[in-house]
Amino acid sequence: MIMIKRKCSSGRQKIPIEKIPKKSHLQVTFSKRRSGLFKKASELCTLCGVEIAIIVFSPADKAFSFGHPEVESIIDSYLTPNSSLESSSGHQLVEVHRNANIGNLNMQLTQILNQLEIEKKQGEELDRVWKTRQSKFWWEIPVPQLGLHELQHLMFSMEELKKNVAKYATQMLMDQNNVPAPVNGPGPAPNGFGPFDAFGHKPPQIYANVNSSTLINPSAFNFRY
Amino acid sequence: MIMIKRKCSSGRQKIPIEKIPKKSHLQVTFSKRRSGLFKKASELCTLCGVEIAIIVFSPADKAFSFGHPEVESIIDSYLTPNSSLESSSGHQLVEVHRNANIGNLNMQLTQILNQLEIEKKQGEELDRVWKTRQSKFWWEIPVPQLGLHELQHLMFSMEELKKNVAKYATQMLMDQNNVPAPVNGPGPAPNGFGPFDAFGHKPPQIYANVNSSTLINPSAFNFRY
DNA sequence: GGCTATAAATAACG
DNA sequence: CGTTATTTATAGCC
Repeated sequence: MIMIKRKCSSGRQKIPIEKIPKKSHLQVTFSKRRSGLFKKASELCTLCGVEIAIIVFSPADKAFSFGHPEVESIIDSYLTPNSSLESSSGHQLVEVHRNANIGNLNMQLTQILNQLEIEKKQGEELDRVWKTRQSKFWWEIPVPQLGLHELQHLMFSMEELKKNVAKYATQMLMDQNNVPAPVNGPGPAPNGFGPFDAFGHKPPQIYANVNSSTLINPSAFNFRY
Repeated sequence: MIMIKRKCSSGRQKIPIEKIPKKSHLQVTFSKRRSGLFKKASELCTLCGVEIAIIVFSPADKAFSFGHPEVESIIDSYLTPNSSLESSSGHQLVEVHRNANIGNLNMQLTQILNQLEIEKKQGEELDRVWKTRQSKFWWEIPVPQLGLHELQHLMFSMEELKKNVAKYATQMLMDQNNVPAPVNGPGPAPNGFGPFDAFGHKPPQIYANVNSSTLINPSAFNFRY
């Protein structure tokens, strides 16, 4: 607009990138910078025609999200990487490593391969108990026949299962990649979940934490390039 | 730094926020702005001590992500909203609406409530067939006893189940919130998954798309405030 | 990938 | 939440 008064503000001051101590100040900064971040994201979407999802938890632990076209679908794409394992670009090192891991797993795999058959049969059995007649496998449960409570129960179950799988997947990779590692038996891994290796994401040694030139402190944030 | 030559660059030019037509140019802009976005995110993390996850799919559909502390755990928190349904701030309207939905569901719910018991029993049965003795419920499957194939199968199953649930959850809400809606039977909903309403996220009329003051074109992006 | 001039974001204040 | 003085991000080049 038009400047009527001059030199009436000290203007923007440089601030160190450290945790802001003053709480009210922090709240203001959070709001402004969150808006800025979302604006930048929207511009990137428009300029480049790409999909972006952002999830931010406020200092008060309230969830803010930005998504184009939709947070959930982007998360879905992220959690379900396109299974074209042989991509064209320079992922060969990744592939080699993954194949190596598979090779190392072969013993275990052979040892329990027959369980897969049992698994399928049990799937069909569960299917039967789930009282549906047309579904062939256990994940095709008759969702329409379930009510809210059932759905919530199912959700919780899946979350638990996911955590379980992630935990043991991490454990398994640790066990075979290093020294036998402090195994706590089948108990909870002491180091949280870890990456969902069994889901095809971030095998520990495959994707390095890349710091984007001099931009960001590499020790504190996780990237995937 | 020190300027040795002056006026040797045209400097930054204003560009319209529209899709960049020139492809090479677009690639450069994407890289630069993605770096900038991630830097902003990291600064917001540090300044305000908050958790952020960003997922970006490049024009070539490659996934880039930023997360502090970790993309997966933040996604987890986002998809599993803290079940303290009675929060302090002004979520009352949300609560009212949610309760209304629950009320509407009550008929269905009562009609099939007994299935919950059956569900539990079947869980235990599945547990038995999964050959574990200490686990009490079906989601506590003995992951350590599974091999890579089994885990991958499990992953796929869960993904299918998730899609299944999301699909029918959307359908269910549509059916009860509006006119009977074009029901395609139990077939795939024509409009993709839709939000995972049954999971406690984004009931259609509850969270409005809020445009952050004049910052972002409100019609194209999805926020949750 | 680096440089520079300029546009845009934002810290401090009202 | 609006203004202003600055810092920061980045478009156009090499």
